[in-house]
Formats: sequence, C-alpha cells, structure tokens
Amino acid sequence: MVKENVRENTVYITSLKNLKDFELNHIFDCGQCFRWEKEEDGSYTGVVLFRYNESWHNVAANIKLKNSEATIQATKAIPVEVWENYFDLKVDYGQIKYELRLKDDKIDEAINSGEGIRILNQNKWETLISFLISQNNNIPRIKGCIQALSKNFGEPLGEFMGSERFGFPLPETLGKLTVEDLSECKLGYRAGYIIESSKQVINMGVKEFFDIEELDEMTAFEKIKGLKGVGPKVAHCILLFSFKKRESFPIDVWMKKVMADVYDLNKEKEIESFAKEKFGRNGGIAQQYLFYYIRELENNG
DNA sequence: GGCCAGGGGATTA
DNA sequence: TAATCCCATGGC
Repeated sequence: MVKENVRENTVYITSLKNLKDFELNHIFDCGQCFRWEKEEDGSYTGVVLFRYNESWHNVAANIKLKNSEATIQATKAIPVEVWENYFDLKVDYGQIKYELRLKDDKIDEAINSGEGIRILNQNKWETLISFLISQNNNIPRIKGCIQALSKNFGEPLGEFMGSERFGFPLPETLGKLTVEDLSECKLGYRAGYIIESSKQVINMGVKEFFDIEELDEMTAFEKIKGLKGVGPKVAHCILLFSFKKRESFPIDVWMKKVMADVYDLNKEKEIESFAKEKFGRNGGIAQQYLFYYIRELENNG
C-alpha cells in the first residue's frame, strides 16, 4: 500500500490504498469503538489515541472512503504504518470470512450484513477505560461519558471539522482524580473503577500493561481481569479490541440474543464452548459479524 | 453460586 | 408516572 503524508494547512493527509473488506459504517458501528461519528458526506470524524516510540499521541481525524481508497485528514502527522496497524490492514479478512462462511449458513448470513467489518487495533489504555464505562450501559451513553471525560481531562486539540476536539485523558491524569472530580462525567459507580484501575496501571507501569499483549490468551485474560472493575465480559472486549487476542468472544445481552435466535443457545457456558469449537481462533471476528447482524436486524426490522 | 446494589438516562408501559 | 433496560462487577 503506497502512502504519503502531505502537509496542507496544518492538516496532515494520509491515504490508504487498495483497501479490501473495508466499510466505514461496518467498522465504526459494530460496537468496538466509541469516538467516531458519521458526517453528512458519509465520512467519519473522531479522536484517536496512539502510543508509539514510548509516547502518547492524541489526534483528531477525519476519514473518507472512495472506492478502495481511504483519505485520512489529521491534526498531527501520524506514520502511515501506525494507521495501517490501527485499521488492521495486515490481516486478510477475505480469507477469514471464507473460512467462517464454510462453518454454516447462519454465520454466512451474518457476514453478509457486515462484510466490511475490521477489528481496530485500538490503544490499550483507552480501551480499558472505555470498556470499564461500557458495563451495564448503552452505546449512546458510553459515548457521552467518554466525550465528557475527554473534554474535562483530555488534551485540547483545537477546532477540527467544526468542533473543539479533546484527546483521551492519560493514566497519570485519571489516576490522580477523586470520585467527586468525575461527578460531572456521570459515570455512576464506574468512576471508582476508573480511578482504581488507573492507579493499578501506573503502579505496574504503562509499558508492562501494554506488554500483556505478549502473554498467551489465558494469562493475559487473568492479568486484565485483575484490574478493578474488570470482569470476564469487559476483559474479553479489551483483549479482542486492543490486545489482538482474536479468539476472545465477548458475550453481552446482544450476543445472548443473537445466539439464542440463530443457534438456539441460551446458557452462557453453552455459547462459550460453542463459539470456541465452531469459530476457534476467529471467534472474536465472528462475534463482530454476529453483533452487527443482530443490531441491524433489531434497528431496521 | 445466587442475589442485589451500584448511577443515570432513555424508552416503554 | 412507573417500570424496564442497558456491551457487568463486587461483595456478601
């Protein structure tokens, strides 16, 4: 994929070419991320937190897809490899879909509804906090909480695409807060979890937290679950969406619904072992197709 | 292992 | 106006 960064009125342009299995609606609306919003022209605008070269980079960005080329405008120059990794471009989703479709015609139909899904490689810290907020919560409210958190405690990124943008707050910032400091973010009982988990990440060291990626799935799961407020559901989301553990199969109320409707499975344990056996190492990706499929079905009849 | 409080807001009854 | 629901977890 050829790409170049061109400076243009303090906006940095990156293009990603020859994209396959890539649809913005599917990627940003399959429940994996909370900061991208759709514009009238079909492009998406959001704020992304990266960590590379041992430092944090919060960037406001807009991504527009035309045919098989995506154009990203961003407030900072982010290496194209970093964007490629974010959108998981090294992974051949065509092959994964081919393998999954062979399993049965139910997953085949689910894939048809969200063919352009890709699992983003999101920042591990941001994903931890985002999914702590997600528990027993709905997507519009999760987005509101994260927005409030960023507005109050994140780095101001200036105006971009008609709105003031704010970076995702960093561990040192959140770790120093009290529950009262967070009251206007309306996080409810999750505020305490966020503060405690932030302290735990600071104490273990950001590097060691990120290096959990190197551990095997079971060990990584236990490590993540050791953070305050992280149970099995949230741990699976964090592992899938930011630690590249693609076997992880998060089971929430939507997944319970789709697995009951489609596969007539009603117990969580049954769903778990079924997913492991049926989808194996692609469990997490199958989960995203199923999640998108049931949400589409419920929203559009 | 089962139960229930934890917050807050949108939606439904 | 009241009940229910939401990408759950901790503590008993």
